[in-house]
Amino acid sequence: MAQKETVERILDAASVLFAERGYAETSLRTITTAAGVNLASVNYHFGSKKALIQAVFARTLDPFCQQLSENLNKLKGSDQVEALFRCLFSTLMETVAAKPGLNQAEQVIELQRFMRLLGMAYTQSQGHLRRFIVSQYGDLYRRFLNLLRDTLPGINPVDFYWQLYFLLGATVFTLSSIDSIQGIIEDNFSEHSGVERALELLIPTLSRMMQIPAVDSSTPAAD
Amino acid sequence: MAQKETVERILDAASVLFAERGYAETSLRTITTAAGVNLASVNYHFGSKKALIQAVFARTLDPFCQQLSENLNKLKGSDQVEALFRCLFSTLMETVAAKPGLNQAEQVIELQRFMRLLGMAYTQSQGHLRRFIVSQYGDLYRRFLNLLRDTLPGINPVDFYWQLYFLLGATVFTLSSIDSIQGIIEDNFSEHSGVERALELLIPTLSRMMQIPAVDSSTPAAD
DNA sequence: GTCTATAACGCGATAGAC
DNA sequence: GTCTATCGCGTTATAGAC
Repeated sequence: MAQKETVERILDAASVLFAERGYAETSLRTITTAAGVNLASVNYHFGSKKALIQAVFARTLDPFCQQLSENLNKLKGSDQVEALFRCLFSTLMETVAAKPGLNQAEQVIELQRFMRLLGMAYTQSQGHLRRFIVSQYGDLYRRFLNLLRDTLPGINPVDFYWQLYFLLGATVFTLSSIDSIQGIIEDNFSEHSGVERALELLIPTLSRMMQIPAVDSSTPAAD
Repeated sequence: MAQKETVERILDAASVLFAERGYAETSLRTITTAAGVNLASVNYHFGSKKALIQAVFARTLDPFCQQLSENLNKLKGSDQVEALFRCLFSTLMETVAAKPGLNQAEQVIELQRFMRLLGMAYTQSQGHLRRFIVSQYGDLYRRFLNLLRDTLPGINPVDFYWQLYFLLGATVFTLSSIDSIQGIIEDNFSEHSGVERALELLIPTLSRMMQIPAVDSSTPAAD
């Protein structure tokens, strides 16, 4: 039974290595060696390196999106910005980080790994991966966006988009680097600061970001 | 005289291609072909691919950091968060974007290119580049950080670091994707939304982000 | 299904003529 | 300072024995 799990071994090794080095910088040789499987097995089981990259993503994103969809259903009626973010991040924690048998430090690493993979899907030139994500998960993304917009009834729709990207960048960047930020903080202040602290700070900060104070006079709103 | 500029031609082509595809994904063959110079000339003029990557960075960061240092001197005495961000971004615009002979659309591309290069220096596994940047420009970075912290006297130092990364992510991510965000906005709202709009939105948003409302009761402060 | 061996190719870097 | 030619290596992918 130590053999049947070849596919899982490859996925495990690949997600770790992709997150550490990026997609282009990680060779199939490195992955198969780390996984303790044969070099040829990636092409046998997945067909190509690109298909492996997509499979790594789907393994995490499928359960996350399914759970998020359910959690959003329960939320219906609520109109708090913070509640939406809280729903998003708690889904992230329960599906991505809180895998059985992981202690808290390992959960952080798991979360960070996924955020790095996600960030690099946009940062690196992996057009096939962006297309894959949009085609597979675009509906849920748009649904979340609409819910978020509905909680901010007075917002200028164009400003909303800009704010949205501010928000996205803050989240992905921070959660991607969470262990190095923790390290800097511990070095400088001899104080541990965990993910839960970061998220408890991030959620109100994102909510504060989205609150546009007053319409700036210079650009009249479109009608 | 069309020859002496080989070094410049290489730097121009390299910064465009690195920003588009990343460092690992861009070969010297691609760069030299785009630049219309010989394959061997990169190794002749720069010594190695790594040295070329660093040179691409230095060409933009040197003037930016020098100008920022001067602009911060003029600012001394002011204690507004917004003034600091405004100084940072106006320096960015005047040294990175506003090169002679560029129209506004070209300036956006120039700015975006630099932000992408900067983001990828951290995202991709380019340890030599991070070390280069820290060693060359670390002093100014720390100086800016201290000024920023001084404008927020009541802030919890640990929270300050987390907020700082939220801020960094929002900025780099947004300015890296500025043309695609503009494209989405124009498709959906038939309304042009330029960088100046994004920056006018970003500056108060970042300032708002940094303002911690009140200490949350649940986590007692370390003494 | 898994292995070894290798094909087919692209890479960074360099030697040496000009 | 610029060229051609090529070395040496690492890559993805595949063919074929087991």
